[in-house]
Amino acid sequence: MRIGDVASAVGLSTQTIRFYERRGLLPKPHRDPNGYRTYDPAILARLQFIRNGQGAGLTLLEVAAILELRGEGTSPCTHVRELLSTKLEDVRARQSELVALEAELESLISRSQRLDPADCTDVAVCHIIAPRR
Amino acid sequence: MRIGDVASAVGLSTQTIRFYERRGLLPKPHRDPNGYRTYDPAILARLQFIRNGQGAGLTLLEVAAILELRGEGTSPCTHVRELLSTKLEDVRARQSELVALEAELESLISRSQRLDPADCTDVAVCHIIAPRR
DNA sequence: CTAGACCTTGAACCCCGGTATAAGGTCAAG
DNA sequence: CTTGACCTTATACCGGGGTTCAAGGTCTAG
Repeated sequence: MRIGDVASAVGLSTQTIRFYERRGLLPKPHRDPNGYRTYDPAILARLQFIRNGQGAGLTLLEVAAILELRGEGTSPCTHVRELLSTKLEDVRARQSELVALEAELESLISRSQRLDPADCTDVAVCHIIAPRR
Repeated sequence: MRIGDVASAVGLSTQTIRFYERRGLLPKPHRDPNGYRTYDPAILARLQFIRNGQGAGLTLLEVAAILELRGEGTSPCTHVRELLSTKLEDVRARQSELVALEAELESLISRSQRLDPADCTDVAVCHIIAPRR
């Protein structure tokens, strides 16, 4: 597959794929004699993994590190386990934050349905978004 | 109040307040003859509103839009309710992503613990931490 | 042979939410 | 009159995640 095939298969631009390569998320691909990148279809799963991790708040650098471990299955460095454990803690902490934000939003929405818009004052701007109790 | 008074009253830097002004979140303030910004204490409620909006996960652009509606004399309530509902959906989607990522990380950590840790005592051998290949 | 669709590179640019730096003006106290 | 705290502006920078631009090389169909 050439870069354009990969790009359209995963819904990214060719520039983004080259960008990922520069950032170390993708291995350096084979080059045809003309210099074109040529990919094995396995690259698609890798790109999917990148999207998953990224969508959940990992940086590209972190995704790159995880991909190394996942793909190679080699060198289970203590260092790497620490990285993954730290990330896991981060993910759990972020989950808690989002749960709190969810509750806050639910409360604001619920309040917005009980209040009269006429209560909004210029100073407060909008009664829906108000200081936490 | 001068900008420094406002800044310390709300716990922001003076640069941030000027930044908000440039972004259209704050009205252009009165200027003293010497050019200094002078604020009515009502600015504090507006800054509080901005903080609350950010706390609810709104971007500065979204907060600015609400403030602008208010400034035009429109009650922004309906708009705000829609905005908050959309945010709530975003937050829930992100939570699901994080749960999936948590499982992925747990799996990677578990696998890394089954592999032989003695193989990776040398820092240089740990290809994850090593410079880009 | 030429058009056009693909590919290559490097560099510059964009958004977000600020923060930092530089170079200067103003003002009250000592 | 100087010091120091405040204020002004413009401009650059940060990280994170790309996108766009410019200038070219390559391949395939007609």
